[in-house]
Amino acid sequence: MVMTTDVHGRDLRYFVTVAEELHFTRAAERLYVSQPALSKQIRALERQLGVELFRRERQGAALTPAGEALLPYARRVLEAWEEGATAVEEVRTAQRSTLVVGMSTSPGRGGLLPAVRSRFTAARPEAVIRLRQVNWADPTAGLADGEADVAFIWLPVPDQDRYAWTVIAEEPVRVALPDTHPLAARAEIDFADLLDEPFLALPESAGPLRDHWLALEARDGRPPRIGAEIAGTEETYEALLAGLGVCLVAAGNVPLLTLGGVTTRPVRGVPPSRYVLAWRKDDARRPLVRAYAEACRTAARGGRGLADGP
Amino acid sequence: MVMTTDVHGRDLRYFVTVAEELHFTRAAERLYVSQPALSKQIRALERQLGVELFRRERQGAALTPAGEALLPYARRVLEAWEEGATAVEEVRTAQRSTLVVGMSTSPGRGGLLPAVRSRFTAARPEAVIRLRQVNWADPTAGLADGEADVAFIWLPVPDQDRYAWTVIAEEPVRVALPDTHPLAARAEIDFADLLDEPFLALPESAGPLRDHWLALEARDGRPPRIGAEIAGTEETYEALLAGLGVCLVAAGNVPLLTLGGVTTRPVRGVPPSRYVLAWRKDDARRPLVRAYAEACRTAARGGRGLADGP
DNA sequence: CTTCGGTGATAACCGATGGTTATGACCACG
DNA sequence: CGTGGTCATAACCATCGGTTATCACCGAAG
Repeated sequence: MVMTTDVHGRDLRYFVTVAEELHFTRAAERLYVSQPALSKQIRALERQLGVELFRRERQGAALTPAGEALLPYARRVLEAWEEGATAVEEVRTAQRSTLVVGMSTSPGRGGLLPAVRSRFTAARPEAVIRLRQVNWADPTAGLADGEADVAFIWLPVPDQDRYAWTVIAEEPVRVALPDTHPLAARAEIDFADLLDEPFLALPESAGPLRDHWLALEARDGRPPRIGAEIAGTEETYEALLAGLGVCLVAAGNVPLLTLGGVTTRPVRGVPPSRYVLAWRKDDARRPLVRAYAEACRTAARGGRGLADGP
Repeated sequence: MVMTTDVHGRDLRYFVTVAEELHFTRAAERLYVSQPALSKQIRALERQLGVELFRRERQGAALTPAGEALLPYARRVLEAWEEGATAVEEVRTAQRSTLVVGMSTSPGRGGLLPAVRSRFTAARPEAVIRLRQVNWADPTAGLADGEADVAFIWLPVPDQDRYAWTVIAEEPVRVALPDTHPLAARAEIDFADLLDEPFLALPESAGPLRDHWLALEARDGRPPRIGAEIAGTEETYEALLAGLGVCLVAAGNVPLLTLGGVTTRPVRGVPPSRYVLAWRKDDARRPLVRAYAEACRTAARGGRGLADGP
C-alpha cells in the first residue's frame, strides 16, 4: 500500500492550465495569479511528487513523461470535484426552496393549515411545503434535531432562547375521560377533583411540556400519578378507552379524541394553553421561514392581540 | 456555468473519515490530528460549500442530505488522485531504473558498448539501458535537453561547468577525402595543406565542437571555407563522395566513413581529440549514472592515465 | 556587438491557513 | 451531583500561498 499525500485542487488546476498553455506566464494570466506564484506552486507540486512535471525551455514549457502521465488523472480529479460541488449545490438549493413543517398532531382548527398554505404559496410560489408528523417525545416537533424548519407546537418549549414563535391560538383546557368515568357525568370539572386521578403523560423527554399537560403548577407540589405514557393520538385514545388514566387536552384538539367512548369536559383551575408556530432563532432570517410565519399570523387572524415570542 | 472553488484533498479525506466514523473524536484519532483541528477543517469545508455536512449530536455526528450527496464524489476525487499519484510514481521509478545513453554516432571502438553494458548490468541488474542516437546539431548528444542521462561525446563541450565526464579515448585525427581527391595520393598530410580546402562542418548550434573539428585553433585566425553542414554519418559520407569538402575525423570513427570511395589519411599539426562519457553535474549522485560511468572507466581500461573532468 | 523584450527563477515580505494545547458548554450516566 | 464523554472555542504559532521587485538568460533586432 503506497502512502499518497493530499493535493490541493488548486495545484492540479494550475498544473492543467500550464499543461494546456505550455507557457507559465500565459497560464498565470489565465489563472489570475502572478507568474512567480504559479512557478512556486508548480515547483511545490513537483517536489511533492518527487518528479519534474515540466521541462522549462526558452520559449515556454514542455510536459515530461511524468507530467504526461499525471495530466488525465488531474483532469479527472477536478471533474469529480466539480460534479461533487454541483451535487451539493443542488441539495442546497432544493433545501432552500422547501420548508419542512413539523407537527405533533394535525393542527386541525377549521382549515388552518390550508389557509396558511395558500397564503404562503401566494407569497412564495416556487417553494415547496413538506409536512412532517413528529413523535410526541420531541416537544419541538422536529425543530431541535433539524427535521423541521417550522413547527406547530404547544408552549412551553424547552431551551426557550433557541426558538422564536408566533401565537396561533390560546385555548381553554378540557379533560378527556372515558365515557364510563364517574366524573364524565359532570358538565364541568374542578381540577382539584382530578388531583388523584392517574394521568396520561408525555414522555420524559418532553420536559416542561410534559409538566404543563400534567398541570404541575396547579398541583401545589403534590406529584401526579402517571397512568401511562403517550406519544401519539391513537395511543392516547386507546389509553383513555382502556381506563389507564385521564388527560388534559386543548379545546382545539378535542375532535381528535372524541371518536366514541371518550368524552371531554371543561376544567376549572387550569390556565389556557398557547398553540404557536415556532422556528429556530438561527433560521429567523431565512426567507421561507419568515414567509411561513407571516402567512400563519394572518391566517390566524392576527390582531386579536396574540403576541409573538419570546 | 457554476464557479466552483478549489478544495484541498485533505479536507475531503477528513470529511470521508468523519462520514465513516460518524464521530469527530474517533475520526481525529484515525487521521492523526487533534479533534479541534478536525472540527475546524470540517467547519471550513461546510462554510466553503455554504451548507452543513454533518448534524452534530450528543453521541457523535450524522450526515445531512448535503453530506450524503457529497460523500460518493469525495471518494471519487480521492480515488482519482490516488491513481494519479500512483501513475506518476510508476513513471518515476521507471525513469529511475532506466538510463538513456546518448550518442552522436555508434561508439564502435571494438565492442566498447557491449563491454560497458555487461559491466553495468553486473552492478545494476535491475536497470535498463536505452540507447538514443542524437542529431549532431546537439554537441551534448542529448544531455542538454534531458533526452539522455549520459552521453558519448567529443570534447569540447559547451557550457562546460554544467557537465562532468570521464575520458574514454584520446585519438589522433585523420582527414577524410574522396578517393578522387589529389591529396588522397599522399600517405600523410600536413594540416597546412588543407587550409584552403572546403570543410564539412557541424551545424552552428554545435558551438565550440564545430570549431574543434574545423581545427580552428590550427588556422591562425584565417576563417575556414565551409563546403557543407553535416549532422549525421550518412550525410557526411555522401557529402564526401559528392566532393563538397573534406573533414577531420577521429581515428576511432574511420570505419564509419570508409565504405568505398572515401579514404582517410593521418594529419600532422592537429591535436588529438578526446572522446568522453559525459553527464550532467546535477545527476552526479544518481546511482545509475555513477554506475555507468564506473563501468565505462573500467571498460576503457582505466589506469591508462585518462583523466576525469572537469 | 550591443540592446531589448520576453522567458522562468529568486528574494523579501505579509496575511491567511492549518495545526497545536488548554479550556468550555453540554449532556448522559452511575 | 460528580464524572466522563461529546464537540466547540480560544490563544498561539509555523507554514503556506500570494504579492512586488528583481535577476539571469537568451534570441531577435538594431
